[in-house]
Amino acid sequence: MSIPAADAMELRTRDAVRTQRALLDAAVAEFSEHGLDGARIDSIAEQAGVNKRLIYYYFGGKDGLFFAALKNTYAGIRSAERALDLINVKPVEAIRRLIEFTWTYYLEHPEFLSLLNAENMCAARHLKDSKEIREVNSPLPEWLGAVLERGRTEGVFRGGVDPIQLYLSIAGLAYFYLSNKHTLSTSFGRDLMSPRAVAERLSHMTDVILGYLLIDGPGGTVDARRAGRNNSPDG
Amino acid sequence: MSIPAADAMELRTRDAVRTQRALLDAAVAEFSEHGLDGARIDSIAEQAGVNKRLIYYYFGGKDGLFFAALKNTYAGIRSAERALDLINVKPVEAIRRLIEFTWTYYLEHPEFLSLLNAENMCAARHLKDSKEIREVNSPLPEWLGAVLERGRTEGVFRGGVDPIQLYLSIAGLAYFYLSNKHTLSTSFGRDLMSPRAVAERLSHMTDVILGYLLIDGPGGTVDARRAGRNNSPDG
Amino acid sequence: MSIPAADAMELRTRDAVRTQRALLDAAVAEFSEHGLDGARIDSIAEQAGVNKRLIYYYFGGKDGLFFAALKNTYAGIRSAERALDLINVKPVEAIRRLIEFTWTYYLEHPEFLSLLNAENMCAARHLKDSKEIREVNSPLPEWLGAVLERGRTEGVFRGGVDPIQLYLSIAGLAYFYLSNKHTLSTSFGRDLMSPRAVAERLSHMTDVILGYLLIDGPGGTVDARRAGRNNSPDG
Amino acid sequence: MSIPAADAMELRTRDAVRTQRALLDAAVAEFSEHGLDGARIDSIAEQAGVNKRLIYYYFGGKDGLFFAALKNTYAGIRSAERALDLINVKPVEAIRRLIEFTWTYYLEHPEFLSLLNAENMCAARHLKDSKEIREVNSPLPEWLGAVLERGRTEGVFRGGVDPIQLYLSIAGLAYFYLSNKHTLSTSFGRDLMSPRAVAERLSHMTDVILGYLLIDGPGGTVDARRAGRNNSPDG
DNA sequence: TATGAATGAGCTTTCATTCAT
DNA sequence: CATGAATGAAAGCTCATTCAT
Repeated sequence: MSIPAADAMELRTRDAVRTQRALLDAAVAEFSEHGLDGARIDSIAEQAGVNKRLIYYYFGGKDGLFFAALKNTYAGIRSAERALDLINVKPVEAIRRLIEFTWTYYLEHPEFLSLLNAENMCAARHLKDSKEIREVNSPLPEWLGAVLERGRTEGVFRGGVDPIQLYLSIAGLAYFYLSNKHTLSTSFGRDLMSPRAVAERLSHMTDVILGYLLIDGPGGTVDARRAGRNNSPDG
Repeated sequence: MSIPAADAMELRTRDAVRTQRALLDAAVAEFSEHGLDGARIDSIAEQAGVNKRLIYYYFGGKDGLFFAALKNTYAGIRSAERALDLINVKPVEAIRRLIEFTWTYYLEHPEFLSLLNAENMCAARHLKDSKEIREVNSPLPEWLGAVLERGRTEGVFRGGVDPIQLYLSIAGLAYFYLSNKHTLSTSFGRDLMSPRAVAERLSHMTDVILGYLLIDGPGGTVDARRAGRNNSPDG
Repeated sequence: MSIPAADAMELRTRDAVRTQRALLDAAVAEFSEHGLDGARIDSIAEQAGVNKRLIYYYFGGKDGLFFAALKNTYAGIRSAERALDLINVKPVEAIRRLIEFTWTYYLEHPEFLSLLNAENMCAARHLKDSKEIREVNSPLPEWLGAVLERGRTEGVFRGGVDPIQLYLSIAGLAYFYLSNKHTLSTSFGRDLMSPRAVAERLSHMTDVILGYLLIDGPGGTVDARRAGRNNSPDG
Repeated sequence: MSIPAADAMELRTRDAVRTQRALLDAAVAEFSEHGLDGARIDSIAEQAGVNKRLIYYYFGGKDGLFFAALKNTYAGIRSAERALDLINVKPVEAIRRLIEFTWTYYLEHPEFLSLLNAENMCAARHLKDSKEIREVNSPLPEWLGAVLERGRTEGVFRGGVDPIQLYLSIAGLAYFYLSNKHTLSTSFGRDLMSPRAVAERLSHMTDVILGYLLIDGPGGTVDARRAGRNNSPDG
């Protein structure tokens, strides 16, 4: 009553924003853990600490909420990608950075993999309906193209490499390992997520991609490759 | 009356087997299309053309049916893997075969990817509970180890390559592309599943892996690599 | 709009309470008529005139509803018991009152017997899990102990009577007759629930218990007992 | 083939009898443990080690099987009752025997109490439909009448006692305690089925009934009663 | 006499969603 | 902006029973 209208509005607005934020966070967690069908509206509301009705008020329903969560997650990785600097470093370093970034981001954002997964499971119908998300594409393929081109010009990288294919390959080397960590760990009878295993995977991924790209191999000479040297942290 | 006992028995048996087979097939389709939570018991029964109750009679319930479907799918790929001959060919040819097999199998058995996915989404709880499945492991890592060793001995492959890591990498190069075909196709605005795109992917995968493994590059000389030659079908 | 907030709140509250009350009443009726397994969730909801879903909303499920019905029924008899006044009357009168109360309560609350029965059929698992119910014990054994002690002091009751045993006996004299009224009526070929039969039973029960307790018998002298006099209403 | 027809028939007959016996035993156990509604046809068949279909073949269905189990159980107690000798002993001894028999039989045949219970829960509909069972009534009320009459003639028992009422009372003293053992044990916080508690109950029951019947009390004199003597095993 | 396969009705429970305030 | 109450549809599952041999 004694609060000026503007402040009241602001407070209300802030609450509204906070409510949506809480719902979004809870949604990302729930959808990434259980998938689109497995997620429960009640769990999300409870986890967010808000009334279930607000999901309909703010997001229109389960699908709308999933869509918002997906958009949010895409925005997250796009933003992180844009913070990468692949242009002002040497091509080899740029590739190393890209691989490490991909690995680390996937590792620290399992919800990204899960939501991607969930979205593919429903044939990307949300993505298809949204010009909004599609337009905010990853800058990486383009940047990677420039890096490859420079590397080739400098005589360190092989030519004829499609940047999109390479981008998908780097992602794939990380994605398969992480997305299937449970079945793979069970099958191989060892923990693929131990710090050591995680570091080894990054090392292997780097070896594969650079081994493919570099003309003279990581050691600079073909002889070094012949000897079986590699650059994994623990040899 | 006029039917001999043996036939009668066989008929009865065949019916039960056929019923279970029909349920299993329908289950693989439904689970792979909708995931564990999204799959509907009624749809499976209807698709199989049998009474819903029989799912409980033969498989104990939804989870048991999923488990059976998973087991069945694993058995399928294991059987296909064992039919591969990686030992009686030259190392480079063996690697090519392995990559092509992986790509083709994944391509022709999308249900394998989907069920793997579904199983990981529930933290591999079925797999963890079943010594049965775990024991029928892929023979590929071991075979791959032998191939790598021979390639190294013959001086064509680099040393220091962990066969399991390489196995996961080959799988990853194929898996990511196929598992996320919907979002990727939408994002890139082109059909990743067109025959041409599919062939290009296999070519790229082969380039990456062989480029990494071969000491002298696919063309036999470092010079060839410098020139940007690759062996993709459409250059 | 014109309804004050307090009333609105009250109304809402009253509706929820009314709904739960209706469900509880229907549950008591259904469970007491058909037992735990025989009771139907649909019947209860229909009888209560509310949506079936609300049983899960308010009570968590069939078991939770049964538990609530049981608790409610226990609360009912405990409350009635506490309204008894056994202390401010003479011992003989106290015993008479207790017997009559037991008989009348059981007679008028067949659902109590039935639910007790149902609970015993599942080994009292609800009771065992609920400290809540167990703590609201009957005051009768204790009161009965005091009555017996006073009666003994006054020289009218025999000594050495365990109040709990006696309490169980009084209950048993009533319970068996009522709980098995259908089979007994059928076996004996007469209606055990006719007003006359009901009155005779109460009379007999009183005779037995007082005959056991009283030192000098109901008529005050042993001679009177010898003569076969008793105090049943219809002689 | 080589077995003579008669023997074959006998064998078959014996198997048929054995099958029915097994089903009946399993039915008694299942119905007494879970009630009519709670009992499962599959459990009974499995427990009996015979095919489920045979229940329909031999008993017509669940209800018919319950009916047979009930009949069987009734026959059991009737047979035991008829083995009692209440006539050739003194009245007091006859009453003691009757009480102890009732207590012991109920104790050792909980299935009798349970089936009685189950039958009452469905308003004795099986019993009502079966002249067969009704006609095999308990001989006890009649015998008890004779005992009471003799006791009265001999001057030890009071007169005016309805044998049926007394029969129901003796049963009730035992039944309530045993039928509600779970809730009562839980409520009182002690095991009502311990050997000591069981013995005490029988003692108390005997005290109550004889205390009621005997003119001069169990000790033979009113003075003894005044002193609080009773015949419980532990004073 | 005996059995494995099959069934339809109906059960408890869950779900995303809407109502009323 | 927020909420507790309420709902209908449909899910997974269970049951007594019947079929076919």
